[in-house]
Amino acid sequence: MLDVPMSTDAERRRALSRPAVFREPGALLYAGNCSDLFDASLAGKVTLNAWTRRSYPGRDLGEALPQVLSVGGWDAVAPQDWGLKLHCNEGVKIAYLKRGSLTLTLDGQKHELQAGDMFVVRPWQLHAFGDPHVVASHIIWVLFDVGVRRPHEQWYWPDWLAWSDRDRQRLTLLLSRNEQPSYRAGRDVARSFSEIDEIVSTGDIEGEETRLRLTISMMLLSFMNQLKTQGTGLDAALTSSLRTVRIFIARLEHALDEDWTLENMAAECSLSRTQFSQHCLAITNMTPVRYLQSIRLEAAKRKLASRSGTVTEIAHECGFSSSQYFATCYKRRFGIAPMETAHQPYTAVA
Amino acid sequence: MLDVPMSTDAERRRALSRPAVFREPGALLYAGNCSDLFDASLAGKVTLNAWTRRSYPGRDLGEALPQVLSVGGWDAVAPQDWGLKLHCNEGVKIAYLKRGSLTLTLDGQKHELQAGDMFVVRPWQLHAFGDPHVVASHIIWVLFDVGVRRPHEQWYWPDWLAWSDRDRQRLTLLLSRNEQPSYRAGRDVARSFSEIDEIVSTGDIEGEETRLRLTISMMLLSFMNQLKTQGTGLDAALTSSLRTVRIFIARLEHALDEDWTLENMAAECSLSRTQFSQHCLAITNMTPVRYLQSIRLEAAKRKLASRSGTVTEIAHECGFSSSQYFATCYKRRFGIAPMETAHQPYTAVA
DNA sequence: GATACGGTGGTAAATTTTGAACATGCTCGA
DNA sequence: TCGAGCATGTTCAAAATTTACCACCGTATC
Repeated sequence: MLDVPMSTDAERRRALSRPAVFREPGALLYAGNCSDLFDASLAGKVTLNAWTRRSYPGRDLGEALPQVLSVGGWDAVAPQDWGLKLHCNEGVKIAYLKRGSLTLTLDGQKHELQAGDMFVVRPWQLHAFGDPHVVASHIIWVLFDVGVRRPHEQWYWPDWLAWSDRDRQRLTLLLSRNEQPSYRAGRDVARSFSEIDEIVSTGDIEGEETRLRLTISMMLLSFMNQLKTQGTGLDAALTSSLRTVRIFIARLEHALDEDWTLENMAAECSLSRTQFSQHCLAITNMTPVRYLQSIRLEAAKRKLASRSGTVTEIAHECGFSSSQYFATCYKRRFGIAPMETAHQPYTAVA
Repeated sequence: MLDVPMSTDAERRRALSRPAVFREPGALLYAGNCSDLFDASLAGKVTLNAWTRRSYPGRDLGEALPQVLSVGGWDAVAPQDWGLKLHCNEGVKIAYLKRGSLTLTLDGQKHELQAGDMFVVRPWQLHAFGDPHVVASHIIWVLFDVGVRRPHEQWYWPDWLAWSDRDRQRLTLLLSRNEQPSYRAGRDVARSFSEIDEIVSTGDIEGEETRLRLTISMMLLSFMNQLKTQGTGLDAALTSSLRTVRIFIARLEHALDEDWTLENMAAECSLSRTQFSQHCLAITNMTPVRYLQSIRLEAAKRKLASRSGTVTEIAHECGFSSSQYFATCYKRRFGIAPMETAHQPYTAVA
């Protein structure tokens, strides 16, 4: 059990002013290893929206939000060809999976997170994202430098949280000994994270610093209250309509040749277009028609590689009414024409 | 136009440490005159939920929330027999009318506020509530001591807002020269005020200080953004269903003898029970059946005083199926039995 | 293949309903 | 007048729909 002594301002300043350590890529506790994510964002495979300092990828925070190392998130609208291998951060990471799904490895244990889950990674705790690659997902995080340069040191929260001392200590206690790998985010936490994401992706650092401060502060408070009152994670039970959509989506790949429209699919689940779209987004991080096309193209690629048949035939089987349009989409997705795939062995998602 | 110079900490401390002035009841700028409200709350006519310091009525804030003179609100579930006469506060009041309606007199001008309106009263600005008495209403406010001991002095906001200097100055500018008497509150402002009310009415000062700080801070930020972007008040246009309920309620007093139930009335407006209840609350600050009974009793009182007829007859005309039950309710509402009123001239609401 | 255009898809916000938990109030009998 | 008891009313959050607007896809045409 970690205790949280009171400390002087001087001690606090000293802790925070020390340089970050363990920064050599070879070291066991190598701090930060986001290069795969960064490269992918440069290549346009994933959208990275983050405000950061030190070596973390994103727009520089400058003087704003002291002690925040990184705030923002990634939005991957398609399966990716990278993952974040085992690594650790010098700060405490508080994160929320807004959409899609994600495999989190923590303390050597794999956990399948779903949209609406949130989790904490403590300073110097080894973790990885992806199995091994990341699938379509939208995740938002805040990474705080709490002055911990070696594991098990004391935590210091930023001044601008404007919290009472008592609440600061409670927060440290709850976070430093959180046992569960993940929690279901409540309404307030979810809203705060979404607002953080919105601020970071649309606002400018100077004009929105106050709002971002308050939103982060509020998120932490809701987060803490949830840990305190809930302790144990809520049932990951799904609402019935979400379950319906989940089942529908699982079956969809066996009925690719039907003449689906958004209207169609929603009606099949007896839901409104909006509701159906939302659930589909939550599950796949793709909008319905986009997801449909994505699995149609995957199926087409598989068929092209595994058996003979004209491109037009296969296009029709997979629900494309025009072989020309099929070729256009195919090329945009995989970079090569359908004809070329027909003569090569099948390889998993590029 | 007021300008907002930068100031030193020393100046700021000096401004805030001066004692409040103009406190003699005779003075033109007599600061604070809430005794009518306080008396009414002691008499149980109105629910007063407020955390305060100095002489303002409510639970003592102690060390918490420096520079807040009063935070909270009143909830009057029936028409009142008091109002707040012309007076002024030494702080800046930011307020929101959650339910019901309210007559605000500001700079000698009367304004009819409706549920969802918000307004600002600057330090030393003369204002009054009620015309002359307050009707059923639920109002929430925050009263800040911004260090203004005489009109036109500089404003200082509390440290715990944790705002950037730039935003503090913008806030002062916008509030100190707000011209409109009232604004329509946006979603965020409304939510923040409701949360403030909830914290003050259910939480304890020690345990909820952090949340209250953040919520007030957030409310101010949303408020400021609305003043900045909106400037001019949004149309007080009502949603069609709210208008429907308004009309229904206006007609209700001419059909008191019908056999109304919640179900009935909602169906008459073709709305769900919930929706109907919400709108009724917003308009009257009373729930449907409670409001119905309130106007039934008013009508009965009027009839009893103005003409002859048995109590039972009048009770039936006003929708009471049992004269015994009528008598019970009548006595609870007015303190006297129906028979007694029958022999006295009619007087307006007690 | 390129291009224009009409319809379909995407999204956010406001509105509304549902449903369950809880409180209260009306009726009836003593 | 006074209590039970059971129906009705109240409240809240979560789910779902509606509405309106914008963007972009996919078809037809060249």
